Amino acid sequence: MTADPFLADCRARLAFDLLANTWNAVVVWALRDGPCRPAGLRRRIGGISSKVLTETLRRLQADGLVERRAAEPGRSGVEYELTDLGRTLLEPIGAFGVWAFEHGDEVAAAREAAEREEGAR
Amino acid sequence: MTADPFLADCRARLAFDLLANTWNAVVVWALRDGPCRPAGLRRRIGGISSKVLTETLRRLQADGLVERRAAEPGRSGVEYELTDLGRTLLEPIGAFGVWAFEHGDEVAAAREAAEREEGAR
DNA sequence: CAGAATCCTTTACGATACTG
DNA sequence: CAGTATCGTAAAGGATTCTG
Repeated sequence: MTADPFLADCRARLAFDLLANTWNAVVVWALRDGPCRPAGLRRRIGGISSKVLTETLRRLQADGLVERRAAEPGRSGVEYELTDLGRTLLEPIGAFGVWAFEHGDEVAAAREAAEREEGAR
Repeated sequence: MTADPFLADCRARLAFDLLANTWNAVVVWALRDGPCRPAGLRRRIGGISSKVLTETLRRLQADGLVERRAAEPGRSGVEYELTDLGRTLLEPIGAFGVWAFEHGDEVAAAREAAEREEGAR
């Protein structure tokens, strides 16, 4: 048995790394309906601080997934929007959403059972 | 604009949190072909220490995605295998794999461009 | 070979306060 | 309102060593 060719491909690891933090996927998903301002994003997402939102958006910008620009003419502030590349991520992320609805409860149940067992030890 | 109903669903966040670390998705993927022993997993994955692999497997076990048992009769050691629940994750994870092949280069290019710009600053 | 025990470094995340 | 600056904590990851 040798190294997995798929996992050896650095692009695959890159994709996994994109999701390997708490907020990237969440923020991309929160932008799926179109441009949004930071305050709006924070309301949508819930539980994310201004600082962490900014950091996440910078990361996504650097990866070419999100664009920052001045808000629509006549409105103050800025807007963030998914790039074309960023929008291609919506499909796989959505697949996880579907998975969550179908199997999230099972994971939660397993986790609680494991914790009970842990507590009984 | 109010909180996103999808993101407010704790199951959705749970799904994202499952992937919110470096190794969970990688290890699940490495187990897609069937039972495997830790040493085999380490070879397949590459770059993961024994300690981190064990931690990851424990996490996945607690979430009901992976099962641990003695290796096949006649062989020493232990084996890990995806549970039925764990196997349901292969589809969405695979979707990311496809995405990586199609768009990984674009992300890498964007990242490099951003770093060059960063360096020029 | 499986994996637990240590030790260490880094960073992600969170809370808060502050600036233009 | 957007974003930065600080500070603090917790956790993840890595390297190494040791044991059954």
